[in-house]
Amino acid sequence: MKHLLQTIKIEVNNKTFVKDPESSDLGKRIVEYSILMIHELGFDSFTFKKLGDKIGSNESSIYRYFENKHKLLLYLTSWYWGWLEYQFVFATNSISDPSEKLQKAIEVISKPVVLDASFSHINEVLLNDIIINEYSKSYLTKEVDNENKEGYFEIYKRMVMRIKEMITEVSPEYPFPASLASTVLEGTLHQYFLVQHFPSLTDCGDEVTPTEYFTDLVFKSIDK
Amino acid sequence: MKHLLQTIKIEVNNKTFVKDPESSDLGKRIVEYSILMIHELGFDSFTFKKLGDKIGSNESSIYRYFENKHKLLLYLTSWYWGWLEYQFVFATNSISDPSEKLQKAIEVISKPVVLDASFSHINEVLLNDIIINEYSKSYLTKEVDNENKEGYFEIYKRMVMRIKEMITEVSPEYPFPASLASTVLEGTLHQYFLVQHFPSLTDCGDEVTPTEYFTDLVFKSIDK
DNA sequence: TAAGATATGAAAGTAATACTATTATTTTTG
DNA sequence: CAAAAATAATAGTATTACTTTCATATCTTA
Repeated sequence: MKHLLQTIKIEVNNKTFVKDPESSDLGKRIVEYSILMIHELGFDSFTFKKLGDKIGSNESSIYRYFENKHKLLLYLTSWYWGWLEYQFVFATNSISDPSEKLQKAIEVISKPVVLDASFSHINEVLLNDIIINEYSKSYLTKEVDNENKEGYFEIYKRMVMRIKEMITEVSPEYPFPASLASTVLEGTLHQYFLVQHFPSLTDCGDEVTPTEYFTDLVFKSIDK
Repeated sequence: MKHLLQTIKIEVNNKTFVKDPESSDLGKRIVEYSILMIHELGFDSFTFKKLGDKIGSNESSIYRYFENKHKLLLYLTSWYWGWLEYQFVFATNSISDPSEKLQKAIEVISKPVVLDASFSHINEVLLNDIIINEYSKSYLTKEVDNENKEGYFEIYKRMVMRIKEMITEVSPEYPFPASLASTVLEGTLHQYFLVQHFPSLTDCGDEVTPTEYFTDLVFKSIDK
């Protein structure tokens, strides 16, 4: 996707980092290689020590950017949702017909991610794969309520609310717009996960796309 | 729920344990208190050391039953799905009308769990809460494909297949029965999670139940 | 009922993790 | 060029996730 503006910065809650990784070369390398390494090793086996070795930097230097790997995950996931939200708003903003708008929204959310050259240190395709495989771990914790209060999940929540509003726009009487919106966002990740690891549990794959499935699901649910 | 048979044993893949915890008193205490402790501390902070201290037993003795805490989680989740499958089959088996049968199935899956006196060492209500908050962690791992091959997720997959078949029974032309079935099973857990931690992202709560939402979702999707 | 087998407990040890602290060195900037 | 800031090197701590060894208790059955 090409951006109209030369420089866009995805705004991430600054409590996720100690020092903004976008502010230095080392910071960007930390982000860049953490994506590669989490993708390769999985979040559980990923450590700051290993990352330090990989980028030829010291463990303690990484701690100057992120308190711990959980916060780094919150940073990466927030960045991802912020990036997706940008595409979402950009793609739907100018559409006036509510149904068409909602259709477009579902498309943006559920279509496969492609590389965005605007952010050279971030591989969005790998990051998307991390979201599919690790996102739940960012909120399935005992600290979720506190972290929610501190705003770590704002962008994700805003995305759900945007979809919810679009649903209500199309069908004001539909009684479950929030649940349906959250089902689409979370369900998309889950369907992609199933394609990768449990293909018998999904119809999505070579012939059917998540976009088709969720478009059908949403419009059948809200059309009377 | 009352069982017709005096003694039912939920069959769990025996690779999840080194020694069947149902076979001894210590084994049952391990299962009983692991549920209490995982519920209390969360899976991430739960350790065999802490469990050993709690039940006045030695860490090394717990290792004689479960290789590690991941395997214990696989045991508990398999047990849960086996237990739910039992209720599922029991409740739907005698219904001949496909729509009514599917309706009942959605109900069993999505209604709140109540204590089952048949298994005195297992608190199903707390276990259900563990499933809501921790189940994803059992498969969001780098080992998922191997563990899938070894059958650790059989019961869960069978549940999805059963729902899928019921959907197809009602509506043979519906093109996404597997995706819809997996959405209901996974989505139910997610909606309950949202009720607990992100109430603004769901319509479920005091007035609306997950059962109502998913019943509406499924039947609108498959009715032409 | 004694002898052997099995289950459990106690204690110690290991490698890795997730940090923190201190000090040294390099880089940036005014 | 000096001071400040950033980064690196090193060492240290508490905890985790085990493994090993050996002791003791209990159960089994000949």
